[in-house]
Amino acid sequence: MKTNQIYKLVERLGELLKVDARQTGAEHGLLPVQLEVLHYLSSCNKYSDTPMAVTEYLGQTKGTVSQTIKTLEKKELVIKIADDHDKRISHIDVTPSGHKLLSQSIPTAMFARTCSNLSQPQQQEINAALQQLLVTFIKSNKMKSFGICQTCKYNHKNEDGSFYCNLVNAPLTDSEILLICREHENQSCD
Amino acid sequence: MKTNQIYKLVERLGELLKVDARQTGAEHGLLPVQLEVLHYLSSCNKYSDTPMAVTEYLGQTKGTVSQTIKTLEKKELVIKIADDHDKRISHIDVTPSGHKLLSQSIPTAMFARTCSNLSQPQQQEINAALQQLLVTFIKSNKMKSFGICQTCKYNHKNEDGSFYCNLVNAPLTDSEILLICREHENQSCD
DNA sequence: GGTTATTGGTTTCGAGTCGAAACGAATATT
DNA sequence: AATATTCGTTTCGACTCGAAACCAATAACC
Repeated sequence: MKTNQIYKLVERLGELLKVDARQTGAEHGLLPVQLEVLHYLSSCNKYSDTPMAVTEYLGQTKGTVSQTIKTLEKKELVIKIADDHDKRISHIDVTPSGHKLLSQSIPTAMFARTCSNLSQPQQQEINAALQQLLVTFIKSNKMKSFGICQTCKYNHKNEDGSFYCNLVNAPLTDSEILLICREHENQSCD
Repeated sequence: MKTNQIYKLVERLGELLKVDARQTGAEHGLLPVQLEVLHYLSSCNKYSDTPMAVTEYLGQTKGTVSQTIKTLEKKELVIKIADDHDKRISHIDVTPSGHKLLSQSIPTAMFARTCSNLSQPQQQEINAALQQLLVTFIKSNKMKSFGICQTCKYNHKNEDGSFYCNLVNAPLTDSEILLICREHENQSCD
């Protein structure tokens, strides 16, 4: 059993990534968590851009998330928009300056350097291994997967090549199926 | 290039591990960072159990680390011992109750569950991939590796099977070569 | 040998995270 | 129409974190 070895590796990798994120975020006056939230918001769909969704994603309390978003709003990296149908809900859009900041920050400099020193097959292997670990982690602990629609069991491919979500009963565009959804469930869920 | 994909995977894995660590630590009244420091201290050698070493390991400032250690000390999970030769330096030993807490906490419940759902070859693959990513990350960014003596270029195996460190000029026991050292440098460093 | 760095560590300060809990408003349920 | 639930904010206290000032011990230098 390699449990302990793998644990240590993931732990250490997480620590180094945090150091990296701290450094990267500091250049724009952001803390690691704020950068993560911004990153999430930039890559999720319209059902998943609410404070509650962020709360589930980060595993924090809604009070904490509320404050994080407030500071992102103050920096004008993000803007809150009230929902049309449910007045309790607000959607959080990333502003152009938010997108600009992200494009300069992610992937981080250290991480980009790392990948540039890995061959294509090596990247392939690492990608597959991480994917497997992540999916197993989520399944084993019955957590929400927060994957993209493309890999979701509710997503259906029509004969004409277009996509349709059987959960919200609405069509999905080619770009939408690459966004993160809070209702995502893996296809191969047995 | 899988840079972005791999980045997202590591980022997400790190987040989930933090959620896990928060939950695990909370059972003993510890925060994630405090648990990490305790874990590090329990697996490093006598040259690496000082506040400064922890500072380098976590990439935080010495002031922050000083406080974290102070709270661990207050909980009697750790004890500070003055160095014999240099009165500025203090060594931090994990107490029996600290070791007990760790054995109950690491690897975390979620992580153990995850690994139990992975076959032996799968674990092997994941272990190798993570190892490669970590080593490349450290090399690419010229960071301290914090590896164990067994894999260090200063470690030398004598003919009788015993070990010797060429940096501090002292023999190493079989159990010592499995501890983390702040002066560690990978053998294959070209 | 005595002055001047340098190093290990602590303390203080201010900004911000974080969970817990109380709260308000909108929507669901009954 | 009354009650419960949900989304979100606010407030509080404990804690992280970096920056900077500070102290004591050691090292470097002349």
